[in-house]
Amino acid sequence: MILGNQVEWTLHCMSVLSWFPEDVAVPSKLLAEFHGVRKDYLLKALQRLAGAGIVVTTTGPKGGYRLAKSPEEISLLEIIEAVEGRQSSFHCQEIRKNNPCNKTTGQKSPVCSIAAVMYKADHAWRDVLKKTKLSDVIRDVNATVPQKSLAESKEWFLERI
Amino acid sequence: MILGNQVEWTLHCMSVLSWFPEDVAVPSKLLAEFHGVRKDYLLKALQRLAGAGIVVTTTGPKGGYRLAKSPEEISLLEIIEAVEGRQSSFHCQEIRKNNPCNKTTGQKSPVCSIAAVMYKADHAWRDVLKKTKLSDVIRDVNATVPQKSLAESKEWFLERI
DNA sequence: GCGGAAGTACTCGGATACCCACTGTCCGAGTAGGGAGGG
DNA sequence: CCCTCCCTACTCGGACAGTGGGTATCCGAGTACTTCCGC
Repeated sequence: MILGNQVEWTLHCMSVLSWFPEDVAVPSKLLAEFHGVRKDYLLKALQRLAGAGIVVTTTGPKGGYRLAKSPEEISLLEIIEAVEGRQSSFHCQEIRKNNPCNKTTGQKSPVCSIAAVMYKADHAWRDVLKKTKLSDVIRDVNATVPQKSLAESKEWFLERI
Repeated sequence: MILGNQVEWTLHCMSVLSWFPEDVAVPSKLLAEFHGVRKDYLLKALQRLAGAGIVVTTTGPKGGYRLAKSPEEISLLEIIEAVEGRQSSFHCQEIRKNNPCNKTTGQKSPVCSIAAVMYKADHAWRDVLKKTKLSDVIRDVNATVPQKSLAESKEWFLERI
């Protein structure tokens, strides 16, 4: 029940991408260097985002990634599901069907009480992430990180693109 | 972000254990056979429950497992954390500290906005499981499973213990 | 001086090894019940 | 007939292999800029 590192990397990268206008593409090399992570592995995560239609890519010089939608339209759940997959955290194997006393084999079977609770918990987790948009994160970052630091970081990218 | 099979197995076993009075110990062999799972591997999960003080064990003939507390005092979160560990689903690696423009190395550092959302989601997940007690699951099972089937299952255990 | 074409360097993308943790299995330590023997 | 002792069988507990997914890496395909050459 642990998320991979790619999730954190990806979320930070999405935050960075939101700094730049639509005609600027940020290469993965810079994103990796800025965050101090391996470029090749980060690339795999960004590929999945591209496959999910969250970012768009451009190849060649001056190429890179940019947001495909406005931050208000991108929920954190979208990002995380694109990277980690959409399957629920709990997968019911229906072991209650193995009960030797169970004669109702294959009849109508409502969701088992245990699975129901697990799904409810999973839904609560997803609900928080679904309601939180990328724009919410950006707003919070702007409120907590000094403007000077943000401007310097933005400049760091612009002078290298 | 996927829970292991042991979680489902363990929850079903806890439900079964709640059927019997305090002086009856249910051996892992029967629990495994009843649910159609491997005995040895289920044993490992039950060991962790014992280590967490959720069940108590008795060795030797007529030995086995029984609940250490009443179902009202056992939350699903306890059970799951005993099996899967207590660490959060999201582990912040603080990659923002790798920002080459970041001069504030080692100063006061509030939780990063991204990690805050992830922790919030993790908390929502845990909160559902924490508020759901084993007794709630048992009540729901009694309401959905035919009483005849429950009695037969209980009898299946008693005639083998 | 200008236009076009070739070369170059930079980007992403897919295919390929590595490694840890979940999964699955085995044997040994300990105990409680049952049975046999003696009083 | 009853008590005691020993034995057996059953339980849990920890230690030991196997395997799949996340992790890390490499090389190839494609493109836009740059530069050089010809007009």
